Amino acid sequence: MARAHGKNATRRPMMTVLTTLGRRWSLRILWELRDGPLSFRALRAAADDISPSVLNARLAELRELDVVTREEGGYALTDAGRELGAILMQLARWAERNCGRR
Amino acid sequence: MARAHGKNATRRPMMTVLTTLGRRWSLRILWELRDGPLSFRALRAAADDISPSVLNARLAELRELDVVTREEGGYALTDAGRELGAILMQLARWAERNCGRR
DNA sequence: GTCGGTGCTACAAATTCCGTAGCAACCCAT
DNA sequence: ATGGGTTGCTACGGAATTTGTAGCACCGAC
Repeated sequence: MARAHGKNATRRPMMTVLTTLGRRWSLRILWELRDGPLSFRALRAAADDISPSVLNARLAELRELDVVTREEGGYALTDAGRELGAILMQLARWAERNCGRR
Repeated sequence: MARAHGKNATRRPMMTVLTTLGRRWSLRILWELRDGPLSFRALRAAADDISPSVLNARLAELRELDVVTREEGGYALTDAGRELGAILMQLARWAERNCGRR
């Protein structure tokens, strides 16, 4: 990906996060891990059978960001990852509120 | 995009949201609108000079989701969009906390 | 008129993603 | 120790998306 996000990357942390979480499947993967660890294959199944190559790439990025770890029992959220999960939970509530009646 | 998100998308607000917000640049675009309306070109400039075709596509999706409107002065967040912005704000704080020291 | 701004489209090239197949390693039972 | 069942993960060709650049049509000011 080479150039990250140009000049705006100077105010770095948010840009980094938006870049990696902004990639396809990243949010979904975090979301599917909300209830505990999942094996590679289970995660794949949960996330609409994403292709393994992409899943592996995303997991690498999320581990790089330190929100996911690989432990016994599969892939799981780190402490930071669980905080992120809480934010996603709010997103879910927002979704219910705004897209529910449609 | 054709198949959206298979079985999980059927009756799931969160899946809809994760699908459209999960696309490249969606989050970033919302983020850049946090301080008020921006014109198409200003938005483009703010978001690392994203290509106009993609920006236009994302704006269409975000308007479809009803988080962005086009009004006098450019593109702006709707009420729902501002709620989403608040969630992004928490993400930003999370980013500062976790990626700041790195 | 022309100059500068706007929103936006066209389109080829580059990148990314998908889908399938399949491998190596591990267990557990036979 | 052989077979069958997992597991995580890679390879790779084709499909889809994104990028970059160019440029159009429109508007108001001069």
